[in-house]
Amino acid sequence: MAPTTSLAAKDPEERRRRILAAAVEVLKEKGFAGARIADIAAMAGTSPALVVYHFTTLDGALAEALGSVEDDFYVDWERALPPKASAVERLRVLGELGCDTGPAVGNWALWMEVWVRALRDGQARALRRALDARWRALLREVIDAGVADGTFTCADPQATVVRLAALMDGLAVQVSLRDPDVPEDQMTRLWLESAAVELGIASRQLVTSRRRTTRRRTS
Amino acid sequence: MAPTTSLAAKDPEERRRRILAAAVEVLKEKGFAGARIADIAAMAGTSPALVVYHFTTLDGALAEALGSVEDDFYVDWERALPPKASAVERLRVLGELGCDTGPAVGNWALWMEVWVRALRDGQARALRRALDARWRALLREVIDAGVADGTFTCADPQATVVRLAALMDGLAVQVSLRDPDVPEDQMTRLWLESAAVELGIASRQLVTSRRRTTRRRTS
DNA sequence: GCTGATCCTGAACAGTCACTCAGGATGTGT
DNA sequence: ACACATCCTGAGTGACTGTTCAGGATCAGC
Repeated sequence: MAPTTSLAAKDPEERRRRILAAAVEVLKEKGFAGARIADIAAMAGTSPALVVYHFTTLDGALAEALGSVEDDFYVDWERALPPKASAVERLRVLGELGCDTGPAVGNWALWMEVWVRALRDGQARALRRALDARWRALLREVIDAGVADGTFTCADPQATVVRLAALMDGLAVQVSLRDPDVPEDQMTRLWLESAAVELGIASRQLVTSRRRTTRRRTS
Repeated sequence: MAPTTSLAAKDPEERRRRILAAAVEVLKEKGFAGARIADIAAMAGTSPALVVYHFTTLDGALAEALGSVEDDFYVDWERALPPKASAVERLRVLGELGCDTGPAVGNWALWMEVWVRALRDGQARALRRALDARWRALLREVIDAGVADGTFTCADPQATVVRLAALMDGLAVQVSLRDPDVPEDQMTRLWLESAAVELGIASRQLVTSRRRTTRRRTS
């Protein structure tokens, strides 16, 4: 259907997607409290009225923007995790994925916004819950696999998962706020060391000095 | 001077303090984004104009409210930490203090608000930095003391402090958001277990089953 | 009891901003 | 060409809310 639309900018669908992307951008820059319809329209290069036309309401636009971010996260995880690698390798990938301090630092800021919004808004709470549960499930899977094949030793996997997930959140806060005591290039190391201790392996196995500057999460 | 002012509600100073307390309350209930001058005035039982009269501006009132919360924190810490107790004992007090899930859960929510605000506001960032630095210094002090007298074993105290502080932040987020995977009555245990591992002691020494429901932080 | 400063208030003012609306442009099917 | 639906916009509009202001109450000093 209508494959001849070569002028991408004029395709309504494309336009809508641009507005959505603009909403994500504005959310990262100004946060929930500071996001304005006018900002989104300006960022997308259209009129404020069009934003409302497509999303009915500002909250609607922001909510759908968050949804798209959620989808991106899942895609990233799926793509980054090698399904047949060793438990140690997959654990390291998880660490680097979560601690991604490349262009994705803005993602953590967005994450913090969601936390605060979730204090009062049910939808945000559900979103956070879903993404967090998914992340913890991923971590749990890797840990269980490692325990099963004998590489990990873990008395209480549930507690370990909760702690490692919480630790990552906490570290991300410090890094996002550019705390001088928590340099961002140390975040991955700090987390992996904790993971090593929790799982009874030598941290040397996890923390490689080879700093390959992986750039994931394009958004 | 003027000790005859028995009608406390009519004393201007007292009135000002009430408004400040109301501002803190509103901040906890509605957050930065939702706090209105009218809310503060209503909570304090006065007119919106009086709020402006005393604090010039809404942001000013909220800022001073945060400052008062900061002061309260310091007072609480000072009061709760027995200066001559053993390192283990003091560490446990720190854990219970930070993980306080009594009436202070609202404090953590406020804390999260500050984080998000600190993403864009310099003053909030400075406040967070100060309080966090102070907290970490406290933790560091206890750890150093324990290492000095041989009860703790810690290769990298700096990293341990950062990790334990971050872990507490992360756990607090889950608890504040009432994550079903992180029941609030487990938070203290989870943190103390990590502390025990980090410092090379048996977690039995830290995690006592005697759940004395300590109620600190009156605010 | 007069005076001046401080404390307090109701009523307006002014700015911001989400959302509406009437109508123009664009494209599609016939 | 024509009709019709979809897409899009500029110009409002109405609600909310921070802040101002003119003046009233209260009180201390004299």
